[in-house]
Amino acid sequence: MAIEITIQKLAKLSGVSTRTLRYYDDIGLLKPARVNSSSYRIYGQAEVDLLQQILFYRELGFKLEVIKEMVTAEDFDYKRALAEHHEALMMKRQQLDVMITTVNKTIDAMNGGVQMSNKEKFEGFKNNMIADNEQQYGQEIRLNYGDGTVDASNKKVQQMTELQYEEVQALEQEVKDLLKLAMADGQADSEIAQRAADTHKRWLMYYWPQYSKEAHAGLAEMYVADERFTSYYDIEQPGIAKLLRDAILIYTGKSN
Amino acid sequence: MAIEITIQKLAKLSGVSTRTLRYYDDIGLLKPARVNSSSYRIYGQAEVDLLQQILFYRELGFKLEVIKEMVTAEDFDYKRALAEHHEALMMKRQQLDVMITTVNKTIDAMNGGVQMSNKEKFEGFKNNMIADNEQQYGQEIRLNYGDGTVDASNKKVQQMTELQYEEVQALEQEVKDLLKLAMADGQADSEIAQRAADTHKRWLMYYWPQYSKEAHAGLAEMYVADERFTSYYDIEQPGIAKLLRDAILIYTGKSN
DNA sequence: ATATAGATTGACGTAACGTCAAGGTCAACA
DNA sequence: TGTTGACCTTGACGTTACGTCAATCTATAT
Repeated sequence: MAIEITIQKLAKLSGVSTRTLRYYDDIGLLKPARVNSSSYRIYGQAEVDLLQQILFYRELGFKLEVIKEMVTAEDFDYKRALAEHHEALMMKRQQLDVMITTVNKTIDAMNGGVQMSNKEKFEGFKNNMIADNEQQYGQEIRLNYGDGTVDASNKKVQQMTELQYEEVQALEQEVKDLLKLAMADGQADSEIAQRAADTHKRWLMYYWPQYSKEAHAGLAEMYVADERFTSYYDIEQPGIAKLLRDAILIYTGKSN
Repeated sequence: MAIEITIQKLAKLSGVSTRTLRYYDDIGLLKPARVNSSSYRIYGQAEVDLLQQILFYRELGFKLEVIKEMVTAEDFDYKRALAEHHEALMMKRQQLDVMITTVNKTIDAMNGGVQMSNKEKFEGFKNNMIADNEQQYGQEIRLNYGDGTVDASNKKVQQMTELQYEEVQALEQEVKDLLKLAMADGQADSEIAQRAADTHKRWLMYYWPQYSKEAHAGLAEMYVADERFTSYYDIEQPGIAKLLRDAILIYTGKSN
């Protein structure tokens, strides 16, 4: 006959805690098949199966409330939900990427011996925060919406665009910073130089439809062969373009 | 003399809410310089500076408790904290990547799939994914070094499935083909050129979490403004990059 | 004098449980 | 039969970083 399992058995079976199962009962996500005379929760095969689905979607990062809809609503629009969820995940990753980039830069700044005072460190931030504070005290703060170039109709889009822009800028700066550090010993296979190549790739992928090692290596050659590119990097310090090329060649395995 | 600002001024100045400032006071993260006779919080220059540091680290994703240590402890080990934090962020991203991959696979399964019951669907997922994941993570990742072949790492980085990857490549080829055709008369507002722009958008949406006209137009400008990108498209025929840019500007309504 | 803006301290809500706490239930063993 | 230990139950508080009222007091402008 039908299987009947208690809460702990189900917990061990599925790898979640009994607390979780009680919680799912509370919020109506997964009710036991029945309760016995002592109010013990008894689960059957159907509940085991349902729990599998629930845990599957939980792993995808869906909220329990959404999962509840999924498994109860008869005509749930999975495609739309998945598409939206995908978008949300991509955004999260975008934000994470910005954080990671900034953390990297901060680490580099600390290691690079560019001893910045706390004050200097936060200069940039500060400028954003208090522009001409003396004048602005007491009067209303007006926000800068630019000259209508930004489509304000969708705040979410706006934020994303800004984030993307920020990340591109950050990546480009990171490449330059790393290269400057790598110039210390000039070794293209140093860890720093290789990180520069990797960051350069990440930056590149914002613009290039398909990344390929060949194209990346080809571009690297151009950095040295074509004066227009060379000057772009060498303007701060001669030899940077060449170092970047060599680093990329090693990175892409095209160095020979 | 020293500046004295109330809670709301500081809030507007720094872009956080007054609630946040009160909360920071509560948890001892940022105490006002003093309170006046009516218990109003009064902040000075030192607090403004401190808040900047706090917000800087908050943007990096640090928890407030850690930030509190940072700004209070005299001998805080920033390097270690940053390294650990970096580690944690990378793990988060890893988890996100797995989620994104799985969501993509699920979408694929639903699109390509016959009508399945929820149960069947789930079974299918489970099996497919286990197999797939074993392939993906169970064994070492082998990269394609063959000449002319596209590096598989791009696919990996974008967490795409085979299906999606093929679609992206098809779109990219289509953009190029359409552009070549459009070069016949070189009109950016021709139907063909506009179709190229539209295809370019569809392609783009595989890479960007959010499409926005502004970002699209911005990217188009880059294609021409920065020689490093121009070469990607112009390599087959000079003028293609510019045509694409103009087409996109018209497409996005940013042409003037 | 009064309207309005701005300040204060509570206090509840959030997501998905972890972690006790106090107290019933069941099978087994002395 | 009594007891022990494993297992069950229902609370209820803690977590993170605030958002959002609510009730009440203070400051400023007309």
